[in-house]
Amino acid sequence: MSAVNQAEGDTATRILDSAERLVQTRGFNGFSYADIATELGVTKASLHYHFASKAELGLALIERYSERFEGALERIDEAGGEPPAKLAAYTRIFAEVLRDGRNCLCGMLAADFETLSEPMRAAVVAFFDENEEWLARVLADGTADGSLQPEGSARETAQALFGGLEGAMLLARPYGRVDRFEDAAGRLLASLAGSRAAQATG
Amino acid sequence: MSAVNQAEGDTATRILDSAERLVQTRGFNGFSYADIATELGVTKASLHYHFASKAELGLALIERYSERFEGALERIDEAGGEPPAKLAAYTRIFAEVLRDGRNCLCGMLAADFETLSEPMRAAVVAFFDENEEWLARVLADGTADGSLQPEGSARETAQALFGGLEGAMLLARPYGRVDRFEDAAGRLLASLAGSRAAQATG
DNA sequence: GTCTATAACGAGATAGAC
DNA sequence: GTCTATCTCGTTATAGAC
Repeated sequence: MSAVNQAEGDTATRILDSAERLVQTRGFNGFSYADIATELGVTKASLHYHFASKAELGLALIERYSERFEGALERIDEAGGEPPAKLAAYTRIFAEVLRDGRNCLCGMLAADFETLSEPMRAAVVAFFDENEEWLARVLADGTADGSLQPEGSARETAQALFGGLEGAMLLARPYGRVDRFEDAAGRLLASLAGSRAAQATG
Repeated sequence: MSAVNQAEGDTATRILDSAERLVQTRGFNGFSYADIATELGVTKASLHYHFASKAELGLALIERYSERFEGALERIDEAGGEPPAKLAAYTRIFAEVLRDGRNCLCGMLAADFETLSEPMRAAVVAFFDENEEWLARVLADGTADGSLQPEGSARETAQALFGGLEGAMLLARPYGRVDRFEDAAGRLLASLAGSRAAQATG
């Protein structure tokens, strides 16, 4: 199992796994319950037993994705590397998603935003906020220990970094080139380089 | 009329205007012929007379958008400003689109990419290529006259800049904050600052 | 918890009158 | 060039048997 991608399990989990991949590849309005049912070999009615509506399924999708992401960020923190290494590890999460042929779940949902239910919208924005807060904290730590030298506030830099990564993912898929993302991520991290430590983009 | 947004005209043009706004706000799979027909006060059958299929309509949409964009880029070139001013003018095109509550047409279609027809996919990638080529040319000019100091090749920098702008647009809409885009765009341009000229982010 | 069956509606698309 | 009418299929969702 990868850091944030799918796992095996009971029916509800398998439904989420299938739907997650569909949203990450086709968008929230680019798939139907029939697609999931066919893939899992069950009926649409069975899906509705687990997730009464598509909006409920969508919300569950974002919540699970956010929890997994939070877990991945905690593991990076617990690994205890320096701020530049943490940022490099962060970009590898996205590279892994891309290598699986997918985009960030919430990056896709940002495009579909206007068509989403209110609970889904709030959950998407919460995901972005959590990511930017984590990044801002790492940037602040790096500024304090001299390993990073962001221009401007940590929060502003975190927003620009996160946006840069989401944009690089968005464009990498039409080109079918993960290295397009990796190059852009490497550049973004390099632009934050401090005077004290070397960069690692792995 | 704005640089790249809609205009008035005959029925085909009005269909394109309506569909364009729908794609830019809801995505290609987030609207139907019925939405356009209702907005224009015509029947769906009439739409099919002008654009036989949704894929044909989508292709016409990208082609018109690309032509308008090329026109906007030519006007920037003809205005004869220095490279930093050209980049600032370029970001203002996107800010204008965002202020109208829309995202970049092709940024939205990049998210929907997997669900698009082959001709639409090719047209989306062509749009990206044209933008990156124009940006790379401006970056090369700026490097030559000392007004810009990109790190790495012009082409690589152009890709990162374009991705950064598309990502910033993608995230600005869920937050309903155009200034989120403007801040990110200002940062991106500032990071390219040369030793010779001042920055303008307008 | 999964099934069959079906409702109720919306989608893209076409035929042919005007 | 636009209309009415219709087709066919896909969509979300529900009722009720097993």
